Formats: sequence, C-alpha cells, structure tokens
Amino acid sequence: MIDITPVHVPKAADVLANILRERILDGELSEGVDLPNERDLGIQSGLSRASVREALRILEGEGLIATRLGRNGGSAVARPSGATIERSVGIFIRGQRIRFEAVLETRAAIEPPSARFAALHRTDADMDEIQKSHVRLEQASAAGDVPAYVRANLDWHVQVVRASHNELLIAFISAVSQSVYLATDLEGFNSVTVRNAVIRAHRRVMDAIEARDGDAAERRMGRHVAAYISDVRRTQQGTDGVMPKEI
Amino acid sequence: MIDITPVHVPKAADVLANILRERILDGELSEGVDLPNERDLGIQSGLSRASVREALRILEGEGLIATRLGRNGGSAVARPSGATIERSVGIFIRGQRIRFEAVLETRAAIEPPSARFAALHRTDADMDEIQKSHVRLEQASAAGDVPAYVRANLDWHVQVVRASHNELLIAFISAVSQSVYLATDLEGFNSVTVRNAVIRAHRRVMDAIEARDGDAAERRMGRHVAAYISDVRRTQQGTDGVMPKEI
DNA sequence: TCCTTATTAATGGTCTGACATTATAATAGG
DNA sequence: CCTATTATAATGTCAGACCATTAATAAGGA
Repeated sequence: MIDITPVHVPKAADVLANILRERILDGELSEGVDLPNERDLGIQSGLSRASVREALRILEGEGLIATRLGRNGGSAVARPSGATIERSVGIFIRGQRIRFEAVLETRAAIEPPSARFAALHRTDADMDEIQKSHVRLEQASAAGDVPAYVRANLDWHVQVVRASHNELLIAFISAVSQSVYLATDLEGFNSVTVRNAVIRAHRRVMDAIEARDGDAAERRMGRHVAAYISDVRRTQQGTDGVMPKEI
Repeated sequence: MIDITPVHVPKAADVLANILRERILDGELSEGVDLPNERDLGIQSGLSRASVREALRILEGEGLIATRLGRNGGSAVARPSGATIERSVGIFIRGQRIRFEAVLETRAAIEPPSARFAALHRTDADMDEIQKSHVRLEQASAAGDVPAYVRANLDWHVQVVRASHNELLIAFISAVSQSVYLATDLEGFNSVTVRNAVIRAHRRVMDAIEARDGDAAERRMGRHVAAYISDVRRTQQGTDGVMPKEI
C-alpha cells in the first residue's frame, strides 16, 4: 500500500491572501495602487466574492491594504505601519496577563540604548521635537494637570526613541508606551518633588543628546528609567502587578 | 442649524469582533472555551453568518481564537502567543524596507539587558536549555555545517532571553531573530576562526549567567553583539543593507 | 460662466440560502 | 471487544440579490 502523509488543504482565502501579500511585500504592488474591485478579483482568481473578501480582510488586518467604501472605493495597497505591531503587542500584553513589572523592564532595556542611538543619529529637527515635548511636560507639571503630565512624559520618551531613527525600536517603544500609560498610577505623580526630579533627569538626557554624547545619553537614561521603576515599585506595593484590563 | 459632526458607522463584523475581543481579554471567556457555532452566533447577534464569519476571521488573525473544521469543530478561545507579534514584526520589516543595520541595532539594544535579567532570574532548567543550545552550536561548528551553525547560534540567543522570564522581551527577540536569520550572510561564518570566537564569547556569557552576575552578563553580551555587528558591517560592505525579501 | 443641487453609477457591506468538505460520533457487523 | 461503515454537525465555499455609501456627472439657476 502506498504511504501518503496527511495533506494540509489550505483555505481558498488564505491562498489568495498569500499571493497578494507576496506581491505587495515584494514591491510589485506599491503603496497606493488600487487592487481590482472584489467582483473582478473573484473573476480573475476563480473564487467567489465571499472568499475574495475574506482574503482582503486578512490583508487589511495585517495593515497591507486599506479599503474604502463607496464609488471609487476599493482596496489600495498600504504600508504596514507600527500601528499593527502596537495592536498585536497590546493584545499580547492583555491576553497573556503580562506583569506590569515585565513591561517596565522592557522599557528599561530598550530606552537607554535608544537614547545612545538618538545622540548619535539625531537631527536638529529631532532635537526640536524632544524639547517641545519637554516644554509640554513642564507646563502640565506647573499646572498640576497630572494626566496631561503623564501623557507628555510618555510622549517625551517616544520622541527620544524617534530621534534614534531606528524604525523597529520606535515601533516597540510606541507599543509598550501605550500599555504603560494605561497602567500608570497617576497618584504617584501628585508630588511636585517627584515631577521636578523627572524634569531634571530629562534635562540631563537632552543635554547629552544635544551634545551627541552617546555614552552619557545611555547612562543618564538608564539611571532615569531605573529610578522610575523603583518609584513605581514603592508605590504599587501590595497590588498584584498584573496589567489592568482597560487597554 | 444644528451642527452634527460626521458619524462613524462601524461595520457589523467589527462590532461583533470588538464585543468578543473584550470578553476574551477580560477573561470572561477563558482559553479553550468553545464559542457557539457560526449559525448560533448569527442568531444570537442578529447578524448574518457572513458577518459572523468576518468577525471570527478578525479574531483569528489576532490570535484570540482558533477555528477547527469538521464535526465538533468550531471556534475555541486561544491565548494570543508571541507568534502574532512575530508575524506583524516580520511584515513590518519587509513592508517598510527596514535596514538590516536597524534590525541588528535592535538586537544589540535588547540582548545585553536581557542577558542581565537572565542572570538574575534564571532557573537551573533555563541554564540547561542554554547549554544544550550551545552544545548544538559546537557540534554544528565542528561538523562545518554552516546553516545549522547559524540556526543554533540564533537559538542560543533566544534561549538566553527566555531565561530572563520576560515574556515581552522574548517575543521581541524571537520576532527579530527570524528576520536576522534570513538576512544573515552564511559566508561570514565559513571561517573556523570566526566560529570559535563566537563560541568563546558564548562561554563567557554563560559563565556570568550561571554565576548570576548581571553586570558581567550584560557587559559580555554587549561586547559579543557589538563584535558580531562590526563583523557583519565588514562583510556586507557595498550591499545596500536592505532586508532581503524571503521572509 | 460658475456655483449649487439633483441624479446616477460604482463599489463595498450585508443578507439569504444552498451545497461541499471535513472530522467526529454513532452505529452495525464481525 | 474491535473494526468498518454510516450519519451528523460543524466549517468552507459558492451564487445571487439587495442595501448603503460615495463620488462622478448632469441639470438647473444666479
């Protein structure tokens, strides 16, 4: 008797999605190009419109196409943005019940080397953005607006990583920051003393980045995030440390 | 005249997907629980089976459910794994044409702090796994099997990060490693000298992790990946440095 | 002519119903 | 008790119709 191993029968929509995905990622279909409409795709591929739609949905979920409704609508090729990574990381953190501690550890791992790269690769425009973020931080702190302060704080950290010009690090830190913000205990920043310490630390990091001093930027950012983490540890004693669900 | 801002009309499938996603992520529907079949979901939600299927497809793409065919089939709640992050990162790297340099930078950023956490948090079982990876690396090197060597090399690095017990760092390094492997120029490891240098560096890192010496682990891993990167830079001079497409 | 308004057409969104395919459960036969 | 067959419950796929949305186009008036 002939021995046949079990065959895997792929679904029609997956096959079509794979074909289109490859053509998009290969650059054969470049950003902005319109795909044929669903009915034509069905005719060309020999599949039903339902299967075509399912394939398009897969690609849309991957951020590879964007679909518009109405006349002159249809699916256009898009560039997968960091938003896709942010979404999957957010779901991962909530779904796996990642400890808040682990999220902070990840920030502590990524940010200091990112600050180094920022010091090495920054442009003047990057420096401007970082400083603008910092001004917003100071204003929110002076106004005692804690939620705005926390947002500005996170934004400053993201801006620093942006200055590294490393797209992957930017995507990672953006993904993580979103979760950090939602899990941050605002009470911890009610103290003017705490907020001023953060502002001073940011100034020191900015000085190093401005001076293009990678070593100092990495060292100072490392101390800053370490201090932040020990602050959080002190504040959150007694809680279970699991990420909250409102993400 | 009354002023009405444009309203956003969500798609039926999105609404259902959002509802189910929240219930899954809130833990109300826990792992392994079977959802109602598509027809029942349609009846309960008041939507057509087509819309229900579209919603299920969204959740499947997010790794939140797994759908089986056949009798006793249906959709069961799943835990979103790192695989979802790996997929989105892979698509991001290819789609954005991320420079190979940036991917290596990201590794260089993540691995040293991960090695520190590994030294601090490792179990004996983790140490075993790391050492087993290292043995496979030595065997592949001795046999002159370069592809197996490169795979074992990457696997060793992933194992070290695993020992950190930080699920996010594990997911990130796994996602990045996949791309690194496919972009690695095997020629660079044809030299026995190069391979032996790597093996010695790994031994030093392992010693630090075994001794639970976080500082040494971070420092040694930092030197190791820095050396690797400058090797790659030397080898790849003249190429454009864009990630290859076969991912 | 030019601007505003109504009409029309193209396209995705949704629904219904049917049939195909698959994997398991139930059953019958040894 | 075990094996082979049959029935069944679920997803996968298709076909066709109609709805909803949007932009191009035509019509109409200043």
